[in-house]
Amino acid sequence: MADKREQIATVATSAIKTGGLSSVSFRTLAEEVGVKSSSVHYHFPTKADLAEAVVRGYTEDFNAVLGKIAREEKTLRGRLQRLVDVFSGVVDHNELCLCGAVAADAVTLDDATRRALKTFFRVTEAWLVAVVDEARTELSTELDSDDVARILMAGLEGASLVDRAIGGVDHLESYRRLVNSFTLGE
Amino acid sequence: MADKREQIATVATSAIKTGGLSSVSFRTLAEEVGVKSSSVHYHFPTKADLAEAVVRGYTEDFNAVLGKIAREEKTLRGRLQRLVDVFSGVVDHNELCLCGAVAADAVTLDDATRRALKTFFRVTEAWLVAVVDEARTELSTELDSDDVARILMAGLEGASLVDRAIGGVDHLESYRRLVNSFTLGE
DNA sequence: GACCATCTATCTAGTGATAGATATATTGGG
DNA sequence: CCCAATATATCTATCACTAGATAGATGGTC
Repeated sequence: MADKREQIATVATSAIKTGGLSSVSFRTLAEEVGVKSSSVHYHFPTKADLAEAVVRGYTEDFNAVLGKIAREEKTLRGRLQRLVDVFSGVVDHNELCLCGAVAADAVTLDDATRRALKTFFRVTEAWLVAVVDEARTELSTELDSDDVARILMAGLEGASLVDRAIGGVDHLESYRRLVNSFTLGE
Repeated sequence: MADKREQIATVATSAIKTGGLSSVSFRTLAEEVGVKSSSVHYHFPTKADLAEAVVRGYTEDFNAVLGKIAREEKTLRGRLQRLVDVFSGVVDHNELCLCGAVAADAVTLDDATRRALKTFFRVTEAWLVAVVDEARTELSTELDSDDVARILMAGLEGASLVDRAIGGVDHLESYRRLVNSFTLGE
């Protein structure tokens, strides 16, 4: 109840993951939080401000999850499988990765939001590169770590997009097997 | 000038590839074609009708392109690289695969459009499976052809989404190298 | 004369955004 | 310690605009 600004951002994040940026209006957002639309404008003057803030917040949260995965899983395969789990869970709730959803509206974004989006992918792929480089002996592909990171990132975004649209998790499951073919394990 | 219906569908297709379904209105569409919005409604009573028709048309056109690729390229690697080229060309024009763009608005779609979308992915992946199965000796992965098809399809959709949003073609280039690692060739 | 395609005109319901009033802390000076 | 000034957060009310959709008139063609 306390920090209305955060509350608005949280509700907006969840709405965007489900219906994209264009599905979120200041009015519906306000109603869900229990304030008037002008109050939403107070915290986020324009929709661009809201989008940028939400992308930045999501980047932080997502990185906290990546950190947790690295702490809990010790093998490369385990870590990558857990990343697949994250996307799988999102699709189970009929959502997308927030940044994937926002990326779909790329043409309508202002520069600041586009930069924030770029940061999300840069940061997340940097985590993947680090994870792969730390365990080169567990790697069973000739592709370098940059390529592996980009392939998994783009692939998981795309698999979520497609699977949610047509129902099921077939594509994400194929990525699960790709992860296995990229890594050594019993 | 002749077939207005087709002309409307063509303009709508191009607009959706750039800005998504929600960016297309009956008014803007009408203006670009040179008619009134009520005329667009005459050919496509509701937006759902328009969406479904456009997805069906795109599925046909896309399959014509796949047919052309299979006729012109004889190796598995050549064929898959040409598929990457298709997505690369789309991103160069700041567009997405139409069905990827529509998939982003999944929650707002009616059943008929969702089915049409499903058909697109089913048909396209069936082509990929056939192409892979026809050339098993050129394949250098333990993954089966269904997985290869889904990985490439979802991956190319996702790489387009991400690359267009952040600028460049880094992710598509990584998929180019994934195709190389999946296939034998000099 | 019937049919197809297009038009004019309009409806209701939303959009993002702003101005200006109001209430509720928070704070600094005497 | 209290009061006035300030800042913060919310409200009411409204603007100009766009959305999808529909009814009914008009024109051309077979």
